[in-house]
Amino acid sequence: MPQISGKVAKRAAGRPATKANAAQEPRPVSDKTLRKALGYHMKRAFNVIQTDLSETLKPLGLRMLTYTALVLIVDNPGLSQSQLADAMDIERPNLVVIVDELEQNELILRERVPSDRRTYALNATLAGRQLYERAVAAVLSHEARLLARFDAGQLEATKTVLQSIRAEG
Amino acid sequence: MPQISGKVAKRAAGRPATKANAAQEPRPVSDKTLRKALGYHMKRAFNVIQTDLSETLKPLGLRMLTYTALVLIVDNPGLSQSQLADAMDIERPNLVVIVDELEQNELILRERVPSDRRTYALNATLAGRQLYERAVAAVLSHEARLLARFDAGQLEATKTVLQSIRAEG
DNA sequence: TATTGTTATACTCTATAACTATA
DNA sequence: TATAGTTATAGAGTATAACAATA
Repeated sequence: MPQISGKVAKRAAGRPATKANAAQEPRPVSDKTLRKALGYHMKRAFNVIQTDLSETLKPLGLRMLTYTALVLIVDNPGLSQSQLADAMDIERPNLVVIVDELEQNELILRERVPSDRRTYALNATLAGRQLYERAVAAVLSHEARLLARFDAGQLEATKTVLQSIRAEG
Repeated sequence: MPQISGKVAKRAAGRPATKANAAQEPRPVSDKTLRKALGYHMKRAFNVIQTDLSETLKPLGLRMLTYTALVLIVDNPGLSQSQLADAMDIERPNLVVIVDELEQNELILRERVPSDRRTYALNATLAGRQLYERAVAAVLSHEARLLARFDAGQLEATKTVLQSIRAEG
């Protein structure tokens, strides 16, 4: 699986479980112990977000990783692959194919830096910047729809906690 | 990478960036656009939680997936592999190796169900139940340490949001 | 026919080691 | 030596297709 599940809700679907079939109906599996950990809820929620994100990006020809890389390149023109790998928290070797893909789709350019001919300066093309606009808008609007039912205070607290967990480690 | 990064903080390490070196110091990469999405914060935070969880489980001989499966088996004695796969939201073929691993470590038993000889009833052994106790305690105490600096209200709001995202999809 | 568990296979993401070309 | 980018490779997680045994 592309780490992002394209899986659809084939969940238990909450069968009515009338008295008639109660006997042979398997009881739903309890995850009460797992639920005690916030990390469990985070994994489950992230799966949902990730699936939604992937489906949002697919029609634009992007994956989560190429989306992230494109956004960082547009926002930080001229950065190097090492800097980008560092920002994305992945190893340099794994970034190569991501940058290759963006370059092949003519969304970015690798340009040699005259002052240090080892490094590439990464810059988005016009097409890359245009796709960036569309992709960012799509991602934010999809997420907004997913989070519509929460109030600002809840979302703010969630963001604070998540950000701070990241910061510490 | 085992999806759980064993990576340590080799992060930018916030160099002082004095006026002297400001010129040749690369500016830190900005992720301001990505930060607008809660999903981005969730991914970053989940990586941290996941790394901590993996390191917590490693000395106990468990991975995240075998831990999850063991907990669900102990909490739901006799469940089938299909039920377990469904609860873990993974495909049945991928559960086989997880159950194999738990069985080889003599933490669980596969027992044929007389009334339906296609299915296995999964049950933990005494060793499995003992490891469950230790693992659950370790996981919860590690997470408590990681979340110590947040107040109950923040954590409650976070849990509410994450749970609800999972529920909807 | 349909379901349970299984095998085989493929794809994505990630990590490490070792290479090259520059510095 | 050390760094930037690359290649090759391996391991973990996940998905689909197809099979045997059983219902």
